[in-house]
Amino acid sequence: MNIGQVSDASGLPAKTIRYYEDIELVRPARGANGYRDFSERDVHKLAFLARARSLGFSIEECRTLLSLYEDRDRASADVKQVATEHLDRIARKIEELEAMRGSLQTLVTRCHGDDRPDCPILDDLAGEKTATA
Amino acid sequence: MNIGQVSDASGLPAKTIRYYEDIELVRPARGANGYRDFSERDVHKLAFLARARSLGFSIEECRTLLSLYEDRDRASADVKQVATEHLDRIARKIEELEAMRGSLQTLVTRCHGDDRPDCPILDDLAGEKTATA
DNA sequence: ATTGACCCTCCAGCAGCTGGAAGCCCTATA
DNA sequence: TATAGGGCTTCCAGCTGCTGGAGGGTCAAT
Repeated sequence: MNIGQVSDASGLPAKTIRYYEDIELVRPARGANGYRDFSERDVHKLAFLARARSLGFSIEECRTLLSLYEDRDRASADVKQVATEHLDRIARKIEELEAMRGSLQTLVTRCHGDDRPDCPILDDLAGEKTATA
Repeated sequence: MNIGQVSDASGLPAKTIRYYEDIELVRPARGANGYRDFSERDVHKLAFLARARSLGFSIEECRTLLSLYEDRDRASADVKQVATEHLDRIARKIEELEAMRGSLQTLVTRCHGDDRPDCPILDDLAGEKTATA
């Protein structure tokens, strides 16, 4: 299977697939013409990676998950730990973004947004005390 | 004012301040010894940047905000627009992360996490149909 | 004079791709 | 058989926003 078809099948851009080969997440065979020749197994791996990436796992986590996936003697606890840590990171990130959203929302609401220069958003950024009312 | 003091005053690492000079967000003067010599105005700018960055604005947005800040004839509508677009981006990012969290949470809950190999998380990543029950 | 804390520049690297150049290969059609 | 197009190859550079480190100058105090 050529890279273009694999790209279609896995949803990953060809460039990304080459990159994944580069960092040794996948090791496709090569045809006589030098083209990559992907097996079903390779395609399956790439789909696995695409899904894991879409859930936000880092490349290194993907590597770990993939090796656990291929290890018949794995303990599900190991998988769960990777996922749980990632879940915590996501939760922290959401909190961080919600804090930003809160502050920004307040400022945006207070800014009348017309052609005059006075602006609570800039006042806040400049560290000026802003009226709470 | 030397970079170390400015770092303390603005909360930005010295490295970051040098970087900001590099990309021309600030243009401190130079002393005879080659040291950067920051004015009050520079320090103020850097504090502005630190605050804007902490609200998640990109460097280029910061540049825009800074120039609006320094423009006495600005329209607050322009500021508001930058902030509103950023707010939308944050909201979209939060949604994305919440979707990830939702999926992951389900999988983690379903995984018993013991020393046996069967694992709904890996099943999902591998694209296998998982039991909904 | 020496010590130690500060400052300088420049280069490299992080994540995870993505774009582009230069060039080979394969297939179909005229 | 020549040619046109698409797909494939490699390699290098660049994106964001810093951060670390090497190698070296400067300053203030002892």
